[in-house]
Amino acid sequence: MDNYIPALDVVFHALADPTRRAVIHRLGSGEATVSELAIPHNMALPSFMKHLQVLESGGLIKSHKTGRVRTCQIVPLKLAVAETWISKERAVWEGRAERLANYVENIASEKK
Amino acid sequence: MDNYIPALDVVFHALADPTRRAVIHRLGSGEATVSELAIPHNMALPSFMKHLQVLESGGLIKSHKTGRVRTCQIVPLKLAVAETWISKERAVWEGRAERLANYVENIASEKK
DNA sequence: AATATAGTTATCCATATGGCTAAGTATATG
DNA sequence: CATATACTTAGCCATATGGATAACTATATT
Repeated sequence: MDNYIPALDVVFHALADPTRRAVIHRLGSGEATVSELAIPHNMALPSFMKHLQVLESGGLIKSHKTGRVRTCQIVPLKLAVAETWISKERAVWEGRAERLANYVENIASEKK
Repeated sequence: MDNYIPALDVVFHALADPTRRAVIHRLGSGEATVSELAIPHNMALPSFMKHLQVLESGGLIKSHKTGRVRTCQIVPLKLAVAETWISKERAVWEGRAERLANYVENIASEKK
């Protein structure tokens, strides 16, 4: 638990569900109301709302209500944090792979 | 559920836990045995093993047993799939942001 | 004013998750 | 051979998750 980033628990959990990923994807092409977002999902509204709550409390989306309509939009930051974490991890083992490649290369050239 | 990638359910779920992320991080600096991996985690071994099973069944790590010792290593592919998904989503709304910026810019220049 | 619309709240339910202890198996080591 | 080591398996438990229905609130519409 070296450099534990609590936000990642919540972000990765949010992304672990296909309904929620679909919502993120949909919001990529612009704001949408709760009903609009719900349409493609074969699920009762309260069930769907729970997914929106997971996304919003996790900071991946935000929403505002005008009259009786709630409109949602994406919040870029958290996705970026998740991507950065993965990217850094990959950088580490890619670094290792590179060093290993160099090592193999050195062995090879020493044999000449 | 347009372009639903089932692997992502499993990968993001695996990454949603700090213990599992720590294991991924640790394996970034090379192979390790189950006991070695378990040391930093204040948890009974069977509990810890469950995390390894989540990682392995999700394809994020693999392991082989020699004698009574099981050694684990990272499998790059799944992390890459997860990073790619996020990256593509970001590209979409960054594209939008860019178009919006252009639009605003055009409005501004029309005012000249 | 009456009705339709768009969420929201309150429960409920089955299953999954993340932790535990106790006991078992297989391989080293003394 | 006896014992220690390194997992494994089996079961238990509390809480979280993802779904549902029923009833409610607050705005539009007619």
